[in-house]
Amino acid sequence: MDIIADLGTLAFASRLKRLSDLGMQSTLDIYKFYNIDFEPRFFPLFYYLSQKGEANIMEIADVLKVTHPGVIQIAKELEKKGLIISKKSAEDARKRNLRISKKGKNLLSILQKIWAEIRAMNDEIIESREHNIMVAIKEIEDAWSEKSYLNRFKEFHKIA
Amino acid sequence: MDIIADLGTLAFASRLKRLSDLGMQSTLDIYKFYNIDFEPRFFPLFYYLSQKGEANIMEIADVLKVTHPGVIQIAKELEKKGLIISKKSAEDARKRNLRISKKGKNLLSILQKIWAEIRAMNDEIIESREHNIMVAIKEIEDAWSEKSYLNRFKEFHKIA
DNA sequence: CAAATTTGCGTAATCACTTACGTAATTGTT
DNA sequence: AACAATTACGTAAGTGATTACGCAAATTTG
Repeated sequence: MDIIADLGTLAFASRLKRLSDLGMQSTLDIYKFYNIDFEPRFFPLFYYLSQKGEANIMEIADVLKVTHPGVIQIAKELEKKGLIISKKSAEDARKRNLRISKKGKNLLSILQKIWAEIRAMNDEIIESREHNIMVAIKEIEDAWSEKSYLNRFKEFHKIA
Repeated sequence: MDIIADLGTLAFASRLKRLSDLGMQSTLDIYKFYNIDFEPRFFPLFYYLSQKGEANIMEIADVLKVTHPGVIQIAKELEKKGLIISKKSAEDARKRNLRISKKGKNLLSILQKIWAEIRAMNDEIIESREHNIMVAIKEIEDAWSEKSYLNRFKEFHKIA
């Protein structure tokens, strides 16, 4: 018996968290399998830098929708591993720009292959289902951003 | 531009986490709206006790699929608020049984009404969609539990 | 039934984030 | 230009979970 599952939409958030944790762990297992010194939580920042080339702390925080201390912390770890390089911006001395290092680029080319494989497998699992979870997530995201959950709740139950 | 969303199934776990966090926060907003001193993270434990009547630490950890120190911590907070009571088991002196207190039962009757309202609204949002996220989650959970992600990965890519 | 193993619980340390706050650089205002 | 407001970043402290570890009670085993 899975009490969380039995609760239906009431334990919706708990259920999502559980699945997310499992997904993160699974990705870590794959990195370990390939003996790659990389963590799933580095992914969004590292990937963004791979696309953008260079970016400062606040920009990254905004784009990835995390707090700036969070970015600083991950950047510190990536820099310690020699995967990224940071330098004060020439135009604005308050800003610190991050970019992927030579060593980081080497790792990136390996990671890109693995990411492509992961993506292909995920796509296959997900798209073969009748209820596509990526579409479903998008729908919920849209529903919630369109109107805050609390406001929706008030309206739904006709609360003044 | 939402880089996480653009990554498709690659940022699947990040996406789930984001939605989960948002869901938790939204539920908290509703408790606050009703001036109720209760947190979303108490929900699984408190709800389980409301169904089971009495349960020990390890049993709860197993059922809710969290670690036992996690249960201890939440139990400590609920006990401090006077919502639950704990007592050493008579049959097995190693065990500590938890149950909802008188005060907890009063709160429970209020919470149950709110939970029913939340559930009704969630059901309406979710079931009106073409792609039902609860079904989709279940499918992914099943796919992953049937075969570990890493093993599936190895097979998918025909890795020895 | 004594010794070894297992089980249940508690605490400490750690982790990955967040919020809160301070400082320095830039921009806006008059 | 002076001063106020804003912006970018860094650090410290807090949060909510985890892993690691140890002790005591119960159970298994020879």
